[in-house]
Amino acid sequence: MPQNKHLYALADCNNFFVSCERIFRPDLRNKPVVVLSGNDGCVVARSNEVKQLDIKMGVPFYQIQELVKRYDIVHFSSNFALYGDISSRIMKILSKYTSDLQQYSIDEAFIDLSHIQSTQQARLLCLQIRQEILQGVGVPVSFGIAYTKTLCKIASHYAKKYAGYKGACLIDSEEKRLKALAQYPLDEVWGIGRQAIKKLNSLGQHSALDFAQSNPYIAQRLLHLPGLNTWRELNGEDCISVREIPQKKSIMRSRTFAHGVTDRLLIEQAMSNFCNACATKLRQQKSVCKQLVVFANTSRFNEQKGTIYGVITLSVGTNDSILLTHLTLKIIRQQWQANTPYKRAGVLLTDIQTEEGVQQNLFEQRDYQKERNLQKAIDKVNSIYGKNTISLVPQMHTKAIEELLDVGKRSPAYTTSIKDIITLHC
DNA sequence: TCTGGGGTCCTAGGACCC
DNA sequence: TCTGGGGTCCTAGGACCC
Repeated sequence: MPQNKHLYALADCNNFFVSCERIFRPDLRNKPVVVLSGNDGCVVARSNEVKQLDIKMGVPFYQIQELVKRYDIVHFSSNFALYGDISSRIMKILSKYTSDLQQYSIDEAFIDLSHIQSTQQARLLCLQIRQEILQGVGVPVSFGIAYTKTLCKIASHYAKKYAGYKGACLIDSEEKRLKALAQYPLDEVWGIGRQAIKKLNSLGQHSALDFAQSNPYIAQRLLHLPGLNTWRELNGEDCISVREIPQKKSIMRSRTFAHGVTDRLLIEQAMSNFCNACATKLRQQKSVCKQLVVFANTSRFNEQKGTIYGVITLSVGTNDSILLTHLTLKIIRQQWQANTPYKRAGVLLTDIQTEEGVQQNLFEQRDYQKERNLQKAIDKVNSIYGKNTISLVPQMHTKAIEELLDVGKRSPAYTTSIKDIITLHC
């Protein structure tokens, strides 16, 4: 192995949401399955059988109704309680094999395998981890192993595509790198998006190799720093770091409603829920925010336009549900336009800091200790008796939210809710 | 009729300063 | 009439990811 070089493996779950659903529905193996976004709007996960039908990621569900009937495609509303729990089990297994795990998304993580003697041994280790996850959790995982994260992505793609790799593909030589890049479509390269591909195609670049062998100054001029970094990574220079997930820079909760909402009280209730969810998350990670952004919009497909947008910068960082909800409702009431069908709304907390470093404002006459104790008591009750056992007055009950959001085909929360636990009939 | 949600990073441009 | 230049900080918006 070259000195001073890191060797990474990307662990990437196959068709993750679909695989999670199949753990508890083994009858759906080898059958076409999709998982849908909120309001059952778009396809966000597809089984291999569905991919073969040329149904694209992100396509609106109503547009494929005919195919759904013809091929008997099974569909689920998304169930993040389940996916999050399965994800953390997989991450726990991965972390046994490295001191440096960088979780990139709910279904992907990079692990540093520089400590392994040879690249071949690293591949064997990945095959072993793959087997452990398959047996222990029930989700198939593909591994891409290389000296840069962008090349790992490409390797994991080949690991999925060709059965011969058995789930772990290694790019560890110049020869393999060139071969892999030559066969890889440029628009599938990590970091090359829709705008970039237009520019690069017009220069006659179509494969990852075309781009990697092009002039880096042109890459930088057209695609700026992120594009140049992608160019470097394709050429074997390790320069993209992935932030650890727990230290979030912002926390957002937002929803697109099943129908435009003209009732201010309904929006206020939904926003109170968002505030509470964001603030609870802040408290869980022992941090506070100093900025609150509140927004609501009409549909981008609707002629009638309306926008609510407000930013509040706080003099003292907070994670208090009551205060954040109060400020949010104030903005809503100030900017509310009657007879406007708001379709999407949300709350964003930014400027996040750790709880310990909070600077108190000498001129404010508030009893922070009292407020914190009240929140602590509420959190404790909710953690024992279930989410929203105690909620703020404007918050909405779960059932009302589900009506507003239309989440009909969600699978049970098998692993996180005692009432949904699986029953065996012998 | 029906078109997701939650993030990150980077850049351009305005405000402000000396 | 002529109207600098370099620096910092902040924010909005673009692009990208899964």
